[in-house]
Amino acid sequence: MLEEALQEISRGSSEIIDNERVEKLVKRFLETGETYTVKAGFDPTAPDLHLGHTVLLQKLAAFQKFGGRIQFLIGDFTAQIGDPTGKSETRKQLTPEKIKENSVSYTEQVFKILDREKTEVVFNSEWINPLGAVGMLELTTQYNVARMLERDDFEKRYKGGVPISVSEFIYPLLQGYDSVFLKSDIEIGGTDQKFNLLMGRHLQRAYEVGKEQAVLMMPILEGLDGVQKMSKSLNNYIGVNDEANDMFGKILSISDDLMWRYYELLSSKSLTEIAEIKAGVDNSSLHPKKVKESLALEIVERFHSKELADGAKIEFEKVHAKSQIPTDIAEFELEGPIWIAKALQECKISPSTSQSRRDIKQGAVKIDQIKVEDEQLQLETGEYILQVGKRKFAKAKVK
RNA sequence: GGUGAGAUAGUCAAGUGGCCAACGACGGCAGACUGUAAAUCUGCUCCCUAUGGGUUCGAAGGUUCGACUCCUUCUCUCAUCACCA
Repeated sequence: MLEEALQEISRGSSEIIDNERVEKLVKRFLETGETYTVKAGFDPTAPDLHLGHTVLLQKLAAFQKFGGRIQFLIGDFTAQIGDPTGKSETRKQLTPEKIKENSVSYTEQVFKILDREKTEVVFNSEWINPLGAVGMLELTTQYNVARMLERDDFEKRYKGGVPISVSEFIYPLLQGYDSVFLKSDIEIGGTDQKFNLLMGRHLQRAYEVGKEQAVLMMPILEGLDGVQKMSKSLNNYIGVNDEANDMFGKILSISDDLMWRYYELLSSKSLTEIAEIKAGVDNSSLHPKKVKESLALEIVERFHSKELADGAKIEFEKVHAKSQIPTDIAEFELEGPIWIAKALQECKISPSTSQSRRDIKQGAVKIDQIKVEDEQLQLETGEYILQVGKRKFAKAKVK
Protein backbone atom coordinates (compact mmCIF):
# COMPACT_ATOMS: atom_id res chain seq x y z
CA MET A 1 0.00 0.00 0.00
CA LEU A 2 2.71 2.45 0.96
CA GLU A 3 4.71 1.53 -2.14
CA GLU A 4 1.70 2.11 -4.30
CA ALA A 5 0.90 5.44 -2.71
CA LEU A 6 4.41 6.71 -3.07
CA GLN A 7 4.58 5.63 -6.65
CA GLU A 8 1.40 7.46 -7.47
CA ILE A 9 2.58 10.56 -5.71
CA SER A 10 5.97 10.72 -7.36
CA ARG A 11 4.69 9.80 -10.80
CA GLY A 12 5.64 12.25 -13.51
CA SER A 13 7.35 14.59 -11.08
CA SER A 14 10.58 16.08 -12.26
CA GLU A 15 12.12 16.53 -8.85
CA ILE A 16 11.25 16.01 -5.22
CA ILE A 17 13.17 17.80 -2.53
CA ASP A 18 13.15 16.06 0.81
CA ASN A 19 11.44 12.97 -0.47
CA GLU A 20 12.01 11.32 2.90
CA ARG A 21 9.67 13.75 4.51
CA VAL A 22 7.00 13.02 1.93
CA GLU A 23 7.37 9.33 2.59
CA LYS A 24 7.17 9.87 6.31
CA LEU A 25 3.98 11.90 6.04
CA VAL A 26 2.29 9.38 3.80
CA LYS A 27 3.39 6.51 5.96
CA ARG A 28 2.10 8.20 9.09
CA PHE A 29 -1.23 8.81 7.41
CA LEU A 30 -1.57 5.20 6.39
CA GLU A 31 -0.75 4.06 9.91
CA THR A 32 -2.55 6.63 12.04
CA GLY A 33 -4.86 8.52 9.72
CA GLU A 34 -3.19 11.80 10.54
CA THR A 35 -3.34 14.30 7.69
CA TYR A 36 -0.83 16.85 6.46
CA THR A 37 -1.03 19.98 4.32
CA VAL A 38 -0.11 20.38 0.70
CA LYS A 39 0.10 23.89 -0.66
CA ALA A 40 -0.20 24.98 -4.24
CA GLY A 41 -0.44 28.55 -5.39
CA PHE A 42 -2.38 29.84 -8.36
CA ASP A 43 -2.49 33.15 -10.05
CA PRO A 44 -5.96 34.66 -10.41
CA THR A 45 -5.11 36.75 -13.46
CA ALA A 46 -6.16 34.18 -16.03
CA PRO A 47 -9.26 32.37 -14.87
CA ASP A 48 -9.41 29.78 -17.61
CA LEU A 49 -7.76 26.56 -16.68
CA HIS A 50 -6.19 24.36 -19.28
CA LEU A 51 -4.71 20.90 -19.20
CA GLY A 52 -1.34 22.30 -18.21
CA HIS A 53 -2.79 23.44 -14.91
CA THR A 54 -4.48 20.13 -14.40
CA VAL A 55 -1.13 18.37 -14.22
CA LEU A 56 -0.67 20.05 -10.87
CA LEU A 57 -4.26 19.58 -9.89
CA GLN A 58 -4.13 15.89 -10.52
CA LYS A 59 -1.07 15.66 -8.40
CA LEU A 60 -2.99 17.41 -5.64
CA ALA A 61 -5.83 14.97 -6.14
CA ALA A 62 -3.35 12.14 -5.73
CA PHE A 63 -2.24 13.61 -2.44
CA GLN A 64 -5.82 13.86 -1.30
CA LYS A 65 -6.12 10.13 -1.63
CA PHE A 66 -3.28 9.67 0.77
CA GLY A 67 -3.95 12.09 3.57
CA GLY A 68 -3.08 15.40 2.01
CA ARG A 69 -5.24 18.39 2.86
CA ILE A 70 -4.90 20.89 0.07
CA GLN A 71 -4.20 24.54 0.70
CA PHE A 72 -5.41 25.95 -2.57
CA LEU A 73 -3.83 29.35 -2.52
CA ILE A 74 -5.05 32.13 -4.72
CA GLY A 75 -2.30 34.68 -5.01
CA ASP A 76 -4.47 37.74 -5.05
CA PHE A 77 -1.81 39.87 -3.45
CA THR A 78 1.14 38.55 -5.36
CA ALA A 79 -0.75 38.89 -8.62
CA GLN A 80 -0.29 42.61 -8.23
CA ILE A 81 3.45 42.25 -8.49
CA GLY A 82 3.70 39.74 -11.25
CA ASP A 83 5.80 36.64 -11.02
CA PRO A 84 9.20 37.37 -12.52
CA THR A 85 9.48 33.76 -13.64
CA GLY A 86 9.85 33.71 -17.40
CA LYS A 87 8.85 36.85 -19.16
CA SER A 88 8.92 40.11 -17.35
CA GLU A 89 5.97 42.13 -18.27
CA THR A 90 4.29 44.52 -15.96
CA ARG A 91 0.99 43.12 -14.88
CA LYS A 92 -2.26 44.86 -15.17
CA GLN A 93 -3.69 45.68 -11.81
CA LEU A 94 -6.77 43.67 -11.11
CA THR A 95 -9.62 45.10 -9.14
CA PRO A 96 -10.62 43.14 -6.04
CA GLU A 97 -13.98 42.42 -7.66
CA LYS A 98 -12.32 41.00 -10.73
CA ILE A 99 -10.08 38.84 -8.60
CA LYS A 100 -13.04 37.54 -6.69
CA GLU A 101 -14.86 36.83 -9.91
CA ASN A 102 -11.86 35.02 -11.34
CA SER A 103 -11.35 32.93 -8.26
CA VAL A 104 -14.95 31.80 -8.31
CA SER A 105 -14.64 30.52 -11.84
CA TYR A 106 -11.28 29.10 -10.89
CA THR A 107 -12.58 27.02 -8.07
CA GLU A 108 -15.54 25.84 -10.08
CA GLN A 109 -13.19 24.35 -12.60
CA VAL A 110 -10.80 23.07 -10.00
CA PHE A 111 -13.37 20.96 -8.26
CA LYS A 112 -13.81 18.90 -11.37
CA ILE A 113 -10.59 17.32 -10.22
CA LEU A 114 -10.15 18.08 -6.54
CA ASP A 115 -12.18 16.80 -3.65
CA ARG A 116 -13.92 19.83 -2.22
CA GLU A 117 -14.04 18.31 1.24
CA LYS A 118 -10.30 18.07 1.46
CA THR A 119 -9.52 21.47 0.03
CA GLU A 120 -9.14 24.79 1.71
CA VAL A 121 -9.21 27.83 -0.54
CA VAL A 122 -7.11 30.69 0.80
CA PHE A 123 -6.13 34.14 -0.39
CA ASN A 124 -2.72 35.47 0.44
CA SER A 125 -3.79 39.09 0.79
CA GLU A 126 -5.39 37.87 3.99
CA TRP A 127 -2.05 37.63 5.77
CA ILE A 128 0.15 39.77 3.57
CA ASN A 129 -1.87 42.93 3.95
CA PRO A 130 -1.66 42.88 7.76
CA LEU A 131 2.08 42.40 7.47
CA GLY A 132 2.55 46.13 7.07
CA ALA A 133 5.78 47.94 6.40
CA VAL A 134 7.45 46.52 9.50
CA GLY A 135 6.62 42.95 8.63
CA MET A 136 7.62 43.49 5.06
CA LEU A 137 10.94 44.95 6.09
CA GLU A 138 11.57 42.04 8.39
CA LEU A 139 10.82 39.70 5.54
CA THR A 140 13.35 41.35 3.28
CA THR A 141 16.08 40.91 5.88
CA GLN A 142 15.74 37.17 5.51
CA TYR A 143 17.48 37.02 2.18
CA ASN A 144 20.28 38.79 0.43
CA VAL A 145 20.74 40.16 -3.02
CA ALA A 146 23.68 37.97 -3.94
CA ARG A 147 21.64 34.85 -3.35
CA MET A 148 18.67 36.33 -5.07
CA LEU A 149 20.83 36.83 -8.11
CA GLU A 150 21.78 33.17 -8.11
CA ARG A 151 18.43 32.47 -9.50
CA ASP A 152 18.77 31.57 -13.17
CA ASP A 153 16.51 34.07 -14.79
CA PHE A 154 17.68 36.90 -12.55
CA GLU A 155 21.27 36.03 -13.24
CA LYS A 156 20.69 36.03 -16.95
CA ARG A 157 18.88 39.29 -16.88
CA TYR A 158 21.43 40.88 -14.60
CA LYS A 159 24.35 39.83 -16.75
CA GLY A 160 22.51 40.72 -19.89
CA GLY A 161 21.72 44.15 -18.56
CA VAL A 162 17.97 43.52 -18.60
CA PRO A 163 16.38 45.48 -15.79
CA ILE A 164 15.10 43.74 -12.70
CA SER A 165 12.60 45.56 -10.62
CA VAL A 166 13.05 45.47 -6.87
CA SER A 167 9.46 44.37 -6.52
CA GLU A 168 10.41 41.25 -8.40
CA PHE A 169 12.74 40.39 -5.59
CA ILE A 170 9.82 40.69 -3.25
CA TYR A 171 7.73 38.18 -5.15
CA PRO A 172 9.57 35.01 -4.14
CA LEU A 173 9.77 36.27 -0.58
CA LEU A 174 6.05 36.70 -0.39
CA GLN A 175 5.37 33.35 -1.95
CA GLY A 176 7.71 31.83 0.59
CA TYR A 177 6.02 33.71 3.37
CA ASP A 178 2.77 32.07 2.36
CA SER A 179 4.35 28.80 3.38
CA VAL A 180 5.39 30.29 6.69
CA PHE A 181 1.88 31.47 7.45
CA LEU A 182 0.22 28.29 6.26
CA LYS A 183 2.83 26.04 7.89
CA SER A 184 2.69 23.86 4.81
CA ASP A 185 4.15 20.37 4.93
CA ILE A 186 4.55 20.05 1.21
CA GLU A 187 4.34 22.52 -1.64
CA ILE A 188 3.95 21.57 -5.23
CA GLY A 189 4.52 23.63 -8.33
CA GLY A 190 6.01 23.62 -11.80
CA THR A 191 9.72 23.19 -12.37
CA ASP A 192 9.84 26.84 -13.33
CA GLN A 193 8.86 27.63 -9.76
CA LYS A 194 11.85 25.93 -8.15
CA PHE A 195 13.38 29.07 -6.77
CA ASN A 196 10.14 30.29 -5.29
CA LEU A 197 9.37 26.89 -3.84
CA LEU A 198 12.74 26.64 -2.16
CA MET A 199 12.21 30.08 -0.72
CA GLY A 200 9.35 28.58 1.24
CA ARG A 201 11.77 26.17 2.90
CA HIS A 202 14.26 28.89 3.59
CA LEU A 203 11.73 31.19 5.19
CA GLN A 204 10.10 28.47 7.22
CA ARG A 205 13.51 27.87 8.74
CA ALA A 206 14.16 31.59 9.22
CA TYR A 207 10.82 32.14 10.92
CA GLU A 208 11.24 29.01 13.00
CA VAL A 209 8.03 27.41 11.87
CA GLY A 210 9.40 24.13 13.11
CA LYS A 211 9.34 22.38 9.81
CA GLU A 212 10.56 22.79 6.30
CA GLN A 213 8.18 21.98 3.55
CA ALA A 214 9.04 19.27 1.11
CA VAL A 215 8.84 20.38 -2.48
CA LEU A 216 7.48 18.44 -5.40
CA MET A 217 7.93 19.82 -8.87
CA MET A 218 6.00 18.88 -11.94
CA PRO A 219 7.24 19.39 -15.46
CA ILE A 220 5.61 21.99 -17.63
CA LEU A 221 3.19 20.45 -20.08
CA GLU A 222 3.87 21.23 -23.71
CA GLY A 223 1.05 22.70 -25.74
CA LEU A 224 -0.50 21.42 -28.94
CA ASP A 225 2.60 22.40 -30.92
CA GLY A 226 4.66 20.06 -28.78
CA VAL A 227 7.38 22.60 -28.24
CA GLN A 228 6.26 25.54 -26.20
CA LYS A 229 4.54 25.33 -22.87
CA MET A 230 0.81 25.15 -22.96
CA SER A 231 -0.59 28.59 -22.50
CA LYS A 232 -3.53 30.61 -23.48
CA SER A 233 -1.49 33.41 -24.95
CA LEU A 234 0.26 31.02 -27.31
CA ASN A 235 -3.10 29.60 -28.25
CA ASN A 236 -1.84 26.06 -28.03
CA TYR A 237 -3.98 24.98 -25.15
CA ILE A 238 -6.81 22.63 -24.38
CA GLY A 239 -9.13 24.35 -21.95
CA VAL A 240 -10.95 22.33 -19.33
CA ASN A 241 -14.08 24.21 -20.37
CA ASP A 242 -13.61 23.39 -24.04
CA GLU A 243 -16.53 21.70 -25.75
CA ALA A 244 -16.30 17.93 -25.80
CA ASN A 245 -15.93 17.85 -29.57
CA ASP A 246 -13.20 20.48 -29.57
CA MET A 247 -11.36 18.83 -26.78
CA PHE A 248 -11.45 15.49 -28.52
CA GLY A 249 -10.27 16.98 -31.78
CA LYS A 250 -7.46 18.92 -30.17
CA ILE A 251 -6.13 15.87 -28.40
CA LEU A 252 -6.16 13.86 -31.60
CA SER A 253 -4.24 16.60 -33.31
CA ILE A 254 -1.18 16.31 -31.10
CA SER A 255 1.85 14.48 -32.41
CA ASP A 256 2.55 10.88 -31.51
CA ASP A 257 5.59 11.83 -29.49
CA LEU A 258 3.67 14.32 -27.48
CA MET A 259 0.95 11.77 -26.87
CA TRP A 260 3.21 9.81 -24.51
CA ARG A 261 3.93 12.89 -22.57
CA TYR A 262 0.22 13.51 -22.16
CA TYR A 263 -0.26 9.92 -21.14
CA GLU A 264 2.27 10.24 -18.42
CA LEU A 265 1.09 13.54 -17.05
CA LEU A 266 -2.63 13.47 -17.68
CA SER A 267 -3.87 9.93 -17.91
CA SER A 268 -4.93 8.04 -14.84
CA LYS A 269 -3.69 4.81 -16.35
CA SER A 270 -0.89 3.29 -14.34
CA LEU A 271 2.67 3.61 -15.52
CA THR A 272 2.92 -0.10 -16.20
CA GLU A 273 -0.22 0.02 -18.30
CA ILE A 274 1.20 2.87 -20.30
CA ALA A 275 4.45 1.02 -20.81
CA GLU A 276 2.49 -1.92 -22.17
CA ILE A 277 0.59 0.27 -24.58
CA LYS A 278 3.81 1.84 -25.75
CA ALA A 279 5.34 -1.55 -26.35
CA GLY A 280 2.25 -2.47 -28.34
CA VAL A 281 2.70 0.54 -30.58
CA ASP A 282 6.39 -0.13 -30.97
CA ASN A 283 5.81 -3.65 -32.24
CA SER A 284 2.87 -2.47 -34.36
CA SER A 285 0.26 -4.55 -32.62
CA LEU A 286 -1.50 -1.32 -31.63
CA HIS A 287 -2.24 1.54 -33.98
CA PRO A 288 -1.05 4.87 -32.60
CA LYS A 289 -4.26 6.54 -33.63
CA LYS A 290 -6.31 4.11 -31.57
CA VAL A 291 -4.08 4.77 -28.62
CA LYS A 292 -4.52 8.48 -29.03
CA GLU A 293 -8.25 8.03 -29.24
CA SER A 294 -8.43 6.27 -25.96
CA LEU A 295 -6.42 9.06 -24.36
CA ALA A 296 -8.83 11.58 -25.83
CA LEU A 297 -11.79 9.59 -24.56
CA GLU A 298 -10.36 9.44 -21.08
CA ILE A 299 -9.70 13.15 -20.89
CA VAL A 300 -12.98 14.27 -22.40
CA GLU A 301 -14.81 11.98 -20.03
CA ARG A 302 -13.02 13.52 -17.09
CA PHE A 303 -14.22 17.03 -17.87
CA HIS A 304 -17.54 16.19 -19.45
CA SER A 305 -19.09 12.75 -19.36
CA LYS A 306 -18.82 9.33 -20.87
CA GLU A 307 -21.73 10.07 -23.17
CA LEU A 308 -20.24 13.26 -24.50
CA ALA A 309 -16.86 11.61 -24.94
CA ASP A 310 -18.35 8.79 -26.99
CA GLY A 311 -20.38 11.31 -28.91
CA ALA A 312 -17.29 13.31 -29.67
CA LYS A 313 -15.56 10.26 -31.00
CA ILE A 314 -18.46 9.39 -33.30
CA GLU A 315 -18.69 12.97 -34.44
CA PHE A 316 -15.00 13.08 -35.12
CA GLU A 317 -15.11 9.98 -37.24
CA LYS A 318 -18.10 11.24 -39.10
CA VAL A 319 -16.45 14.51 -39.99
CA HIS A 320 -12.92 13.42 -40.64
CA ALA A 321 -12.68 9.77 -41.44
CA LYS A 322 -15.76 9.79 -43.65
CA SER A 323 -15.53 13.46 -44.48
CA GLN A 324 -19.14 14.11 -43.74
CA ILE A 325 -20.59 17.25 -42.33
CA PRO A 326 -20.68 17.76 -38.58
CA THR A 327 -24.03 17.73 -36.84
CA ASP A 328 -23.91 21.05 -35.08
CA ILE A 329 -22.89 23.93 -37.21
CA ALA A 330 -23.54 27.59 -36.82
CA GLU A 331 -26.38 29.02 -38.89
CA PHE A 332 -26.47 32.41 -40.52
CA GLU A 333 -29.20 34.27 -42.31
CA LEU A 334 -28.06 36.25 -45.28
CA GLU A 335 -29.65 38.62 -47.72
CA GLY A 336 -29.49 37.14 -51.20
CA PRO A 337 -28.32 37.05 -53.81
CA ILE A 338 -24.92 37.22 -52.23
CA TRP A 339 -21.42 36.81 -53.54
CA ILE A 340 -19.81 33.63 -52.26
CA ALA A 341 -16.70 35.41 -50.95
CA LYS A 342 -18.91 37.77 -48.99
CA ALA A 343 -21.07 34.95 -47.70
CA LEU A 344 -18.05 33.15 -46.27
CA GLN A 345 -17.05 36.30 -44.49
CA GLU A 346 -20.56 36.88 -43.14
CA CYS A 347 -20.66 33.34 -41.83
CA LYS A 348 -17.42 33.97 -39.96
CA ILE A 349 -15.49 31.21 -41.62
CA SER A 350 -13.33 33.64 -43.52
CA PRO A 351 -11.83 36.87 -42.18
CA SER A 352 -12.22 38.87 -45.40
CA THR A 353 -13.41 38.59 -48.96
CA SER A 354 -9.78 38.73 -50.02
CA GLN A 355 -9.04 35.64 -47.99
CA SER A 356 -12.16 33.98 -49.38
CA ARG A 357 -10.98 34.53 -52.92
CA ARG A 358 -7.58 33.08 -52.18
CA ASP A 359 -9.19 30.05 -50.62
CA ILE A 360 -11.47 29.60 -53.60
CA LYS A 361 -8.53 29.81 -55.95
CA GLN A 362 -6.86 27.06 -53.99
CA GLY A 363 -9.91 24.87 -54.12
CA ALA A 364 -10.47 25.03 -50.38
CA VAL A 365 -14.07 26.16 -50.54
CA LYS A 366 -17.02 23.82 -50.87
CA ILE A 367 -20.74 24.29 -51.03
CA ASP A 368 -22.76 21.24 -50.11
CA GLN A 369 -19.62 19.13 -50.53
CA ILE A 370 -18.95 20.41 -54.02
CA LYS A 371 -15.84 22.39 -54.72
CA VAL A 372 -16.39 25.97 -55.80
CA GLU A 373 -14.57 26.83 -59.02
CA ASP A 374 -16.05 30.20 -59.84
CA GLU A 375 -14.99 32.95 -57.54
CA GLN A 376 -17.73 35.19 -58.85
CA LEU A 377 -20.43 32.74 -57.83
CA GLN A 378 -23.62 34.29 -56.48
CA LEU A 379 -25.76 32.45 -53.98
CA GLU A 380 -29.46 32.60 -54.71
CA THR A 381 -32.21 31.98 -52.17
CA GLY A 382 -31.89 28.66 -50.43
CA GLU A 383 -29.92 26.78 -47.78
CA TYR A 384 -26.30 25.93 -48.23
CA ILE A 385 -23.61 24.22 -46.24
CA LEU A 386 -20.48 26.29 -46.69
CA GLN A 387 -17.07 24.89 -45.96
CA VAL A 388 -13.57 26.32 -45.94
CA GLY A 389 -10.73 23.87 -45.58
CA LYS A 390 -11.31 20.77 -43.53
CA ARG A 391 -12.69 22.16 -40.37
CA LYS A 392 -14.60 25.36 -40.92
CA PHE A 393 -18.31 24.90 -41.59
CA ALA A 394 -21.36 27.12 -41.61
CA LYS A 395 -24.94 26.82 -42.67
CA ALA A 396 -26.18 29.76 -44.70
CA LYS A 397 -29.84 30.54 -45.17
CA VAL A 398 -30.06 32.95 -48.05
CA LYS A 399 -33.27 34.92 -48.29
C1' G B 1 20.07 65.99 -17.03
C1' G B 2 24.11 65.01 -21.28
C1' U B 3 25.20 61.93 -25.46
C1' G B 4 24.19 58.14 -28.99
C1' A B 5 20.93 54.41 -31.37
C1' G B 6 16.24 52.96 -32.74
C1' A B 7 10.55 52.65 -33.66
C1' U B 8 8.52 48.78 -40.63
C1' A B 9 2.69 43.96 -41.36
C1' G B 10 0.98 38.49 -35.85
C1' U B 11 6.54 38.19 -34.34
C1' C B 12 11.67 38.82 -35.87
C1' A B 13 13.81 41.55 -39.68
C1' A B 14 15.43 43.93 -44.82
C1' G B 15 14.55 48.33 -47.43
C1' U B 16 17.73 54.63 -46.97
C1' G B 17 13.61 59.42 -53.03
C1' G B 18 10.22 56.30 -57.95
C1' C B 19 11.26 49.20 -59.90
C1' C B 20 7.46 48.95 -52.47
C1' A B 21 1.65 46.47 -50.30
C1' A B 22 7.17 46.55 -48.99
C1' C B 23 13.11 40.95 -49.53
C1' G B 24 13.66 37.09 -46.02
C1' A B 25 12.61 34.05 -41.62
C1' C B 26 9.08 32.26 -38.17
C1' G B 27 4.13 31.81 -37.30
C1' G B 28 -0.72 31.23 -39.64
C1' C B 29 -4.11 29.44 -43.58
C1' A B 30 -4.89 26.16 -47.69
C1' G B 31 -3.57 22.02 -51.15
C1' A B 32 -0.96 17.01 -51.84
C1' C B 33 0.46 12.72 -48.90
C1' U B 34 -1.77 10.61 -44.23
C1' G B 35 -4.17 8.50 -38.99
C1' U B 36 -7.39 16.13 -39.45
C1' A B 37 -0.37 12.94 -36.25
C1' A B 38 4.57 14.06 -37.30
C1' A B 39 7.88 14.76 -41.34
C1' U B 40 7.94 16.37 -46.38
C1' C B 41 6.50 19.05 -50.87
C1' U B 42 3.47 23.24 -53.02
C1' G B 43 0.65 27.77 -52.92
C1' C B 44 -1.14 31.89 -50.16
C1' U B 45 -0.46 35.42 -46.16
C1' C B 46 -3.41 44.46 -45.48
C1' C B 47 -8.51 45.64 -47.27
C1' C B 48 -12.01 46.26 -51.40
C1' U B 49 -16.37 41.96 -56.67
C1' A B 50 -9.98 43.45 -58.33
C1' U B 51 -4.97 42.67 -64.92
C1' G B 52 -8.01 48.06 -61.17
C1' G B 53 -8.90 50.96 -56.46
C1' G B 54 -8.06 52.14 -51.23
C1' U B 55 -5.33 52.41 -46.62
C1' U B 56 -0.23 51.06 -44.53
C1' C B 57 6.11 51.39 -42.57
C1' G B 58 5.67 55.21 -34.06
C1' A B 59 2.43 60.45 -34.30
C1' A B 60 1.70 65.25 -36.54
C1' G B 61 3.31 68.64 -40.01
C1' G B 62 6.72 70.10 -44.21
C1' U B 63 9.98 69.61 -48.86
C1' U B 64 8.94 67.03 -53.66
C1' C B 65 5.67 65.59 -59.78
C1' G B 66 6.56 61.45 -56.27
C1' A B 67 8.63 59.68 -49.50
C1' C B 68 9.15 53.70 -45.64
C1' U B 69 13.22 56.54 -47.45
C1' C B 70 14.84 63.96 -46.86
C1' C B 71 13.52 68.14 -43.03
C1' U B 72 10.89 69.89 -38.33
C1' U B 73 8.33 68.91 -33.89
C1' C B 74 6.32 65.29 -30.66
C1' U B 75 5.70 60.36 -28.25
C1' C B 76 7.94 55.94 -26.74
C1' U B 77 11.98 52.31 -26.32
C1' C B 78 17.13 51.02 -25.75
C1' A B 79 22.32 51.97 -24.80
C1' U B 80 25.76 55.03 -22.42
C1' C B 81 27.89 59.01 -19.18
C1' A B 82 26.97 62.08 -15.17
C1' C B 83 24.37 63.73 -10.88
C1' C B 84 21.02 63.58 -6.64
C1' A B 85 18.66 61.28 -2.44
